[in-house]
Amino acid sequence: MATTIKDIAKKTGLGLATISKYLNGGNVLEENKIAIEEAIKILDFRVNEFARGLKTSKSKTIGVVIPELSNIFCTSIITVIEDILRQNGYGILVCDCRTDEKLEYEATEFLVNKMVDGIISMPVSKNGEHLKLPLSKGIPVVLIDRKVEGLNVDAVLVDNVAAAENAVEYLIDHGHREIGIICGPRDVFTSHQRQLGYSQAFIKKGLFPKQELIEYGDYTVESGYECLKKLLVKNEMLSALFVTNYEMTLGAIIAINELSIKIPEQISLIGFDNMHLSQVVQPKLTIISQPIHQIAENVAHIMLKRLVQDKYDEAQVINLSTQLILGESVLSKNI
Amino acid sequence: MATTIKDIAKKTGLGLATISKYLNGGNVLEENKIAIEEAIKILDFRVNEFARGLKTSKSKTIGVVIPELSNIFCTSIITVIEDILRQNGYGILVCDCRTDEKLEYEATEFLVNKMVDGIISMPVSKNGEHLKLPLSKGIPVVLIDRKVEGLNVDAVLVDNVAAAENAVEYLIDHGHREIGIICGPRDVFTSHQRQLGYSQAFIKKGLFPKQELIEYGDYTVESGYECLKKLLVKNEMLSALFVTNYEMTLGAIIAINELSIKIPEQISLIGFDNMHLSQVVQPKLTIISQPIHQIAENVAHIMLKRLVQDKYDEAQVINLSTQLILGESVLSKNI
DNA sequence: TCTCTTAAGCGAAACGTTTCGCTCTATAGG
DNA sequence: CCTATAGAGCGAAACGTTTCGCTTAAGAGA
Repeated sequence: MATTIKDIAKKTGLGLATISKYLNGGNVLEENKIAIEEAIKILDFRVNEFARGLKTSKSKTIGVVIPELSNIFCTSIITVIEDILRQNGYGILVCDCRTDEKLEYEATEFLVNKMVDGIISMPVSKNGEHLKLPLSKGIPVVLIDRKVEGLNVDAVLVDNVAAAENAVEYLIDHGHREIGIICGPRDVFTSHQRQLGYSQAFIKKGLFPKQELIEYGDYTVESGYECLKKLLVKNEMLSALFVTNYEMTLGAIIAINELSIKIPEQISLIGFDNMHLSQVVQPKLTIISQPIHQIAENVAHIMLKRLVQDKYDEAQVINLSTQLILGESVLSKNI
Repeated sequence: MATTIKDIAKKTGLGLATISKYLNGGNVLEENKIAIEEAIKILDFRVNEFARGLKTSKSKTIGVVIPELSNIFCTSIITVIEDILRQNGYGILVCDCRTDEKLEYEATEFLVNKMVDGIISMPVSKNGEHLKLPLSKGIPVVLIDRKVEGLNVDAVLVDNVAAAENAVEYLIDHGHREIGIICGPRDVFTSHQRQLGYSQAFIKKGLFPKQELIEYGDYTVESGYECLKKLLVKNEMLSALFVTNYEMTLGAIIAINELSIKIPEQISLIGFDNMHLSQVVQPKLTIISQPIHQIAENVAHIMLKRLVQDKYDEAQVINLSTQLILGESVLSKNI
């Protein structure tokens, strides 16, 4: 059987309460402190987190629910979050829900049953149904990237409207008019925002966004591929394209290469996320880059704050802005 | 306070032991079963995992230690592992150690302290020092991708020697002689294996691998970039290149594009991992593809097996083979 | 009818912490 | 010298399960 606090008490001749006090940072005489530390080292004592959790109802574990672990945007953020939380003694329990609302619900329930102290969610469901359980139990929730209407919850967002608007405005300024967009799913918050920015850019310039220039994918490589082909069938004059996430950008490029269409001579392209890809493809891509590090830091710190807070004040919503990084994938078009 | 087993007992008029028996799949009269289920639903009862863990010493959680969460090979595997384990009631506690031995050790200790039931590790350290703690506590360990000498532990590996040998042989068969290789770190198992395969291919063909054709990176994009440049300085006649992981392949391509070198006219290239990239770049890449799904499935199933096994028989080592996927990045060279 | 077997249910003890409320000692203030 | 105060230490109870060993009831076999 493993060493317990009782063994340490016996070894040092001190009481249980004193050992416990030491473990939790209380005041203990210097000589006793030394004795305890020695006993702990010799007996290789480790706190039994089950017993501690049973008393304190804290697991020092945060649940993370994301749409896809194989999505580079998700994992980039998780890396940083994990780093910060671990430095603060927290572990992260990761669940990917394959962009499925039912699985998302199940994953969240799974995490609540696993007694996580908090939940970080990049929500798939529109109404955030899955968050009601943790919220009803007083488990703090922090949202990444997508806001859920009607739920008073902390969130760290990116100004997707402005991001898309900038990209499309840039294309319009370069003389493009027939600008296609490959959006994410219709009912996803970020996707909707990016489409809104697209439309606003047109309107701002006194133009009208045409319905046949808009295609909806599901944030996968395959859908980017399919959407590009559909766009080309419907729009012979397509001169530029804006793709609204990394994976679909990949898909679109695969299709473009396959059709032997030249970027930017035949089609101008603005992609999304991930700086590496933008440099690998020839020519270098012009992309919208999201502040991944900042997003993650904000999420982690808000969570840490909530974990030590007893009363819940107003939810905190942080809005970060994106950057348009210029490559060589957009050509000026003579009008 | 949350509902406990006692509340269920009170509500149904049954004893504690009976409720517990029901919860753990024991035999209970049909009518009592129904009563219990109803009470559970009405009172929204959830097992307190702390209390259960305290009694059973099982957390139903598996720790995963990987070098980098932002490494696509790692996350692709984790996605599948997580899926399988969750279906079996297990959660995964993920730690990335930034390819740092010290952090790897700390992460493992952290996981042991968090009472994980098993540890899945893609080891960074050569001697597997970090695994001694879990092993000494009887916590099962399954290794991914890298074997640790002198440790009797389950492992799921890929035949990296054959993988590299195939790739290089293919290049030699296409008339190449000045074939550069960008390896991983010298002291990493897989890296060493891949270099071995490289050398063996030369020897098999009656040729000799020249030292100046070998460069060592550290599996990052940046190192791939640097290594390529170094190789070119040292080898004016370089006609082909084999890069031994995904990130370094990316780096090498960035450098090649930057130098306006044409693939495959000026240099032939065989990359590693990730099928998407291979189709995105122009021309399509010829790559070594690892059986990611199979690796993950094997790891998960071995772990599940160990979790229910009381006595430890001989460690199981599974060797999977890779595939050479042909693209258009290798040109036949007239000799 | 009696005995044996099996199924089902039961209470109490135990798991290893934290924490409440208490005691003891030493020191300072008057 | 006495008392008040603070610092340090202490034991016991409690957290919510699982499990051991027991009892009871029901049914089968003779």
